[in-house]
Amino acid sequence: MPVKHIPDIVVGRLPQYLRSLQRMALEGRQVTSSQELGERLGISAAQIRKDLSQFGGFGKQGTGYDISFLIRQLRTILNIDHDWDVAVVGAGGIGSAVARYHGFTDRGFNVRLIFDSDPEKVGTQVGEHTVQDYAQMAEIIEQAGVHIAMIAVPSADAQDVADKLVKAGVKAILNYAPISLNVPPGVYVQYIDPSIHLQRMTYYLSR
Amino acid sequence: MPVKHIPDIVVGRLPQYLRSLQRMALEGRQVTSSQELGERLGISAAQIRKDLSQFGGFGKQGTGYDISFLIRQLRTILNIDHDWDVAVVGAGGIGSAVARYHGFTDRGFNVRLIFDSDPEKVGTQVGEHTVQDYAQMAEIIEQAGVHIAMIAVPSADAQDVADKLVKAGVKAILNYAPISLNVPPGVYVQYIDPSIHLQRMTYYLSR
DNA sequence: TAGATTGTTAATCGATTAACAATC
DNA sequence: TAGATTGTTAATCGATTAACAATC
Repeated sequence: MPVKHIPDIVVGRLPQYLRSLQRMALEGRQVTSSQELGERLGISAAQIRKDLSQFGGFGKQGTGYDISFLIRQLRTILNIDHDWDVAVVGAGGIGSAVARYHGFTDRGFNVRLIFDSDPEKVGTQVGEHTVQDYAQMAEIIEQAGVHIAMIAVPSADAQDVADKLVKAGVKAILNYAPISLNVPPGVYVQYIDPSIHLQRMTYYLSR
Repeated sequence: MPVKHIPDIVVGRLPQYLRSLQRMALEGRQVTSSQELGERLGISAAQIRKDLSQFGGFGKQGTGYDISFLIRQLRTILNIDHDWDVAVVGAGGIGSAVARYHGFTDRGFNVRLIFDSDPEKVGTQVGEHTVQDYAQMAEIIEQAGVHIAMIAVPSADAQDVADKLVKAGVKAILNYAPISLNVPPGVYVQYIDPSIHLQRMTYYLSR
């Protein structure tokens, strides 16, 4: 497989392809085409073919793509052919909801740990998990070999949490706090901030 | 103000500028520069100047940008100089967390309504809100003149909810269900799917 | 075979960056 | 004034699309 430099914007589309394909598989479908996939996602067929062909020829001329084969290929490319353990930091509303959420399981992730610094919360149950003390976080995460974490703490604490996570060996952070994080090279951060998405839409709305 | 066609990618950066500026204001800062803003966000100074200048000359040569002035301008551009009422559909983990979240208030949004179809949940309290019956949703939303909604229901129900919302006059949907929605032109959808963000990072991780 | 759809190239389109005159 | 930083232009860079030969 010719591993060139894949543009980040292409990498960002692969999970979308995967999600649609998994949905099709769930619907009992066997085969799809770049055109059909494109219609579902609002992406041009040419773009989907070009993106996929960067990683190899996964389709058949005249036929299209075998859905379960393509799912397997994408899972391998995205490094989710085996599940990742995930830690959640913050057992407030968002952190608890995310820790209880069952939608990660078939997408390559398993929440294993949840931490909070509030003594009232430490020891309580969130879904299947027991909230552990933030003071022990670094040690526990390092010991468990967890490399992915979600931050769901107040903005004021988010950078400190990120620093601790990085020291503990975390390489990927999904940040629910509405603030930009500084991390060293080799550590990846993604952001979820609903207000940003809403503001992106209100631009187009009139009153 | 010369209103050209602004590329969507530019519109998508404006909320990020606004968020950083609001944070700077909170820190007591008065003035900033395209360079400083760029460093905080990982965006080039030239790009920030170019983006902002699409809407007018907001800065002063030699000085930079007045933070609170630029905040006001951006809020006007993004249509959040007045708050928007928001409805939440689904009072499960995510829906409840979002409805209780206080972080929307100073970003231009107020959650006013929350709905669920589960009779066990209807009538219960979620933060300051009473869960209302999904069966009355369309009527209540239309009556209240709410134009923005968040969908936090199982994937299987999300499209039906979206259809009902559109009929009730909703123009902007933030969808937490991991599925693509079909909506008519003039209705905007944004997606929040943590798995997609995580997969985007695992591509770069090795085991 | 005939029809369909891929993989890939070349052309187009759009976004980012570099550079600098204007000016506070 | 001298130093700093904007707004804007032109050049570069990269991404998307159109088109079609290859082929299932």
